[in-house]
Amino acid sequence: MRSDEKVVGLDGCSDQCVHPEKVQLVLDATLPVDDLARAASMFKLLGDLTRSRLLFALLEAGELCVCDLAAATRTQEATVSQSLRMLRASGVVTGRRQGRLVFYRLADAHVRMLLDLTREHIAHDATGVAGGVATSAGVIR
Amino acid sequence: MRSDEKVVGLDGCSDQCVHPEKVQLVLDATLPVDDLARAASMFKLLGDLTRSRLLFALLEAGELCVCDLAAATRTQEATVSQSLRMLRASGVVTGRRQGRLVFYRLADAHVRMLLDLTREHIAHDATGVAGGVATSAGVIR
DNA sequence: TTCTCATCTGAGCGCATGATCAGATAATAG
DNA sequence: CTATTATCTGATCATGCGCTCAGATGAGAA
Repeated sequence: MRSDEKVVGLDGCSDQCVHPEKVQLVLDATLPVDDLARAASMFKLLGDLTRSRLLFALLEAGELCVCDLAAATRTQEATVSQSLRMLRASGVVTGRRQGRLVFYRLADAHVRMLLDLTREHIAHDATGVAGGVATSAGVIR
Repeated sequence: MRSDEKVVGLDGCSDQCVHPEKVQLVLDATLPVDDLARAASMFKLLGDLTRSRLLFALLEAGELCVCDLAAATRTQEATVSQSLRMLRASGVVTGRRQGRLVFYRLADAHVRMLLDLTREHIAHDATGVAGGVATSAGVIR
């Protein structure tokens, strides 16, 4: 058999692909772009150090007001408020006003699971996943 | 009167916060900033739509070469290669050269869990998905 | 009421980063 | 050998986005 048989022009695929059946499998099983975008934007929320520290703080303490969050994460209150604005807009956290204070808590079950999973992973596995991984992986050339 | 901003005395007890004991709890239980930064950068990798589509495609197909990934995600090959570079640099995927083709696959167990959890979450909307992962952390007190 | 405190919001600056292009590298075919 | 295919990489450009500042809003205290 020929080493590379390049079947071109699968019905949705204008590009050249080597394994059309696998490509078609992925194209069939792929989630709606809308859902993927939502998941990606949720990951993007967690991708900022300030926000993730706030979320981990909330995961730990359950509920905290803004000034406590600022103290617990060593961040300026304006920055905390700004970050909480985004998190609140995405429904990741909710705020509850009590007098002058506003208490925030995690509101998204999925995010809480992601945070929990990540914390477990960090706690149990000291060898970082994305740090100095020059072990034997990923090197091609 | 008092100084204008809250000076955070981190090592001891910051006295500008409303609930010092909770703040101290968080400060004690907080993961090393290095680990947090690594986790955040991993989430940031997943936070881009192009990269997350690539990763979900790999999650589905197991192993794909660059041109198949480009076809499966309808992305230019240069863009795919560029994204794979970052993913490979962080150890999220690994590449295996076979002739002229380079096959990529997921290489990080944590990321695979995150993707799987997210896919499950998206698939059947927001109910108890994974078992054993969710601990009792984050309980509102 | 007015003052103070906690928090929010809009605007601007500056850095980070993703997509694209063009050239380079690697491996096989002829 | 050269040519072609598959992929990688550096540079450039443009957008995005987080931090900070200054003022605004809301709630209680005097």
